[in-house]
Amino acid sequence: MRKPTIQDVARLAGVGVGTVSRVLNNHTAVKEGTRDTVLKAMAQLDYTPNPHARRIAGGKSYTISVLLPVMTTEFYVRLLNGLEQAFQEARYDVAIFPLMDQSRLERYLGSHTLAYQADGLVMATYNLTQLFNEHRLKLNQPAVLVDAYGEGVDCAYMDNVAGGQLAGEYTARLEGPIHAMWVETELDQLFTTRVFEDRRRGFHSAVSAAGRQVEIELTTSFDAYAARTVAAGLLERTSFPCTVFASADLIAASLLDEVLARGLTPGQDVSIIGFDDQPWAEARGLTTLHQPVESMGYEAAGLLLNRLAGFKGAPRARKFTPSLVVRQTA
Amino acid sequence: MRKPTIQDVARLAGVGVGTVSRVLNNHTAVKEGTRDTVLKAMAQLDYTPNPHARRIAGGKSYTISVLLPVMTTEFYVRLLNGLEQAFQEARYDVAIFPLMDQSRLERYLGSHTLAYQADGLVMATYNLTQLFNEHRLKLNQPAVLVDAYGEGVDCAYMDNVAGGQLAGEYTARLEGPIHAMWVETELDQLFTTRVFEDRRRGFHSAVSAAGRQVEIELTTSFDAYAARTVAAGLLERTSFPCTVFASADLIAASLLDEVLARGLTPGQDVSIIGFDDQPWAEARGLTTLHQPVESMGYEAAGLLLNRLAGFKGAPRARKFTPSLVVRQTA
DNA sequence: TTGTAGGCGTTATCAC
DNA sequence: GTGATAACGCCTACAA
Repeated sequence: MRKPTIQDVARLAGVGVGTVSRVLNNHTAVKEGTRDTVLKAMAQLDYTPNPHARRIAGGKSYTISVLLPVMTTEFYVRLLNGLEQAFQEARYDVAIFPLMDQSRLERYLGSHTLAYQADGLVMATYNLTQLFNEHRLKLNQPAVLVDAYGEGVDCAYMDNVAGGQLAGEYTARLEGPIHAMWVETELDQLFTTRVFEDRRRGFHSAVSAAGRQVEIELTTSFDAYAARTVAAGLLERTSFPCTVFASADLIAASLLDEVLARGLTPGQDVSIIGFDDQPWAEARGLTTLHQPVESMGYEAAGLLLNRLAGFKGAPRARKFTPSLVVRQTA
Repeated sequence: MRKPTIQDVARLAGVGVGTVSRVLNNHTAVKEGTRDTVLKAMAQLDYTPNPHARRIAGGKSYTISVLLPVMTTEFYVRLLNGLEQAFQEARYDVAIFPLMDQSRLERYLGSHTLAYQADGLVMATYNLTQLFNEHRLKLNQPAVLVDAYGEGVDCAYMDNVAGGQLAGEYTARLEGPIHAMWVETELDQLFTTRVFEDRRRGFHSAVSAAGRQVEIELTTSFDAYAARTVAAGLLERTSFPCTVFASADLIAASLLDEVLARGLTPGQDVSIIGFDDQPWAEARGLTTLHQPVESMGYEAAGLLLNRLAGFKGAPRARKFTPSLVVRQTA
C-alpha cells in the first residue's frame, strides 16, 4: 500500500493541500478548528511527510552534518541527544559523520553529494575551521563548534577550567594531602582536545589560591584497566586520609574500585572527586562535576538554526559551566 | 549563481533531458557520440546531480544506512572505504549511524524520517536481526551483515578461526615455548563480538593438531598501555627463545615495545605474531595476519545492491580468509 | 483564513 | 536512439 501523501491528508480533512502544508510548518495562523481536523487526518492515515519532496521543493536539504570524533561514548551520546532534539524540533535531519581519522575527514570534505546534503555543519570537540583554510576549501555553509572554542565561529563549549577550579576549591577544604590523576590523550596535531589540560589548569589554580598544593600527580591513558593500575600505585605512596581528583569519572571509578578492594573507606580514608557525572555516578555515590552536555548541544544547534534563519551578526560564544555534585565519596 | 541542472546540461549539449538522465544512469545504449557530448557538457558546467530530486522522482531514497559500532578505528575505516566505494559506484548514498550504546540503536529504530532514508541496511560486526524481532519491528528493507555471520541474512564475514589457525600452524613450527595474549572484550548481551574468541579457537586447534601446546596465556584489555604491562609480566615468566601470538596488532605492538625496551631481539629471542595488519605493521616489521577488510566491505555492499536490484534467492554467506604476512618479528 | 496552481530537478513512459 | 512530457510529493505565491 502506498504511503499517504499530503494530498490524501487534504482530501480526508476536507481542506486544500496548502492548509496541510501550513500546519506541517507551523505557518501563518491556521484556524484552530481546521488545524485539529488536519492533525486528526494525519494521525488517522499515519502520515509522515516525505523529506525528499520537501527538500526539492524548498531548495534546501534540511539536513545538518555533525562531524563527531569517535571517542568516549557517554559524552557524545548525550551531546547528540541535545543536538538532535533541537534539530528535530526545527524539522531538520541530522547526518552523523564519525571522524575516525584524517582520511575520513578528507573523504567528507571531498564528497560531492554531501555538499547537497547539508545546510549547516556542526563540528564537535575539534575546531576544524582552520583545516578548511588549509585545504583552500571554503566553508559554504554556516557552521558551529560544540565542545570546542574557536575565533570567528559560533560555538558552545564547556568551561573545563571552571570545572577544575570547582574541584580544586572543594578539595582544598578537605583534610590530608591532595593528589590528582590526569588523562593522557594521544592525538595528532589535527585532532587535538584541550579538555583535560583545561581541567588541570583550573584545578591547580584553585588549589594554589587556597594556599595548598598538589602532592602526587599521576597520568594514565583513558582506560579503566590502566587507570586501576595507576590508582594502585598512588594508594601505595600516599598517607591517609587523602583526597584524589580524577579528571574523568572513568578514572575515578577505577580508583574507587581499588580503594574498596583494599578495604579502605571512600570519603573517609580516600576522598574521590570525578569529572563528568556519568549516569552510573549517582549509584556509586561518586562526588563529581556534572556537565550540562545536552544543554550545550541544544544551544549549539540553536545557534546554527539561527544562522540558517538568516541571522548575520558577529560570532557568538556560549559558555557552559559544570557544577559540583557532592555525594558520598568526598 | 544557481546550481546547474539537468536542463542546463541538456541545453548545452543540444539534447533532451531524457538523454542526459540516461547517461547519468548508464541506461540503455546511448550512442557513443552523444554520450561524450553530454559528458563534456556536464564537465563544462561542473554539474552534480541533485540527489533529492532523484529520490523523489525515483520513489527511492538511494541511501543505505550503515549501523556501525564505535570501536577500534582502523578496521572500520577500511571497512567503510570498501562499503562506500561499492555504494558510490551504484550511486547510492551512505548514511553512517554510529552505535554507541543501546539507546542510540533504539533511537535509530524508532526514528520516523530515517525510515524514509534507507533502501537498505548494513549492520557491521553485530547481528542485530534478532533485535528487530524482539522489538516486534520488521526489517522492511533488505539487510546485510558485514563482519558478522547470521542465519537467514546475507552476510560477508572474516574467518577469524582460519586466521587463528594460520597463526597456530606457523607458530607450531617455531622454537621454544608458545604463549598467547588475548583480548578481553567487555560487552553487554546485545553488543557482542566473537572475533577474539574465534581467533583463539583457531589458534588452539592448530597448535594442538601440531602436537604442541600453549604455555602461558594472558588476557589484556584492548589498550596499548594495559597490554604493555601484561607483556612485561609475560616476559618475566618465559624462557627464551619463545613465540607469542597477540590476537591484535595493537597488543603485538605493545609487546614489541616491551621486548625492545628489554634489549631483546624480536624474531630471535621473542617471535611475535599479530593480527590485523594495520598500516603501520609493515614499518615495524610485524609478522601478522592480513585481513581483506575492504574486499569484505565491497562484497557486502554488492550483496545488498543485488537484493535492491530485485534478487530474491536464498541468503548468501561470503567468507573471507586472512593471510599470513611474514616479516621480521617471526 | 484557505484553496489553487506553478515550480523544484529528476526519472520513467511514451511516441517518434 | 532520442526527445517530449507526465509524474514524484511538497512548498509558496497569489487569489479568493
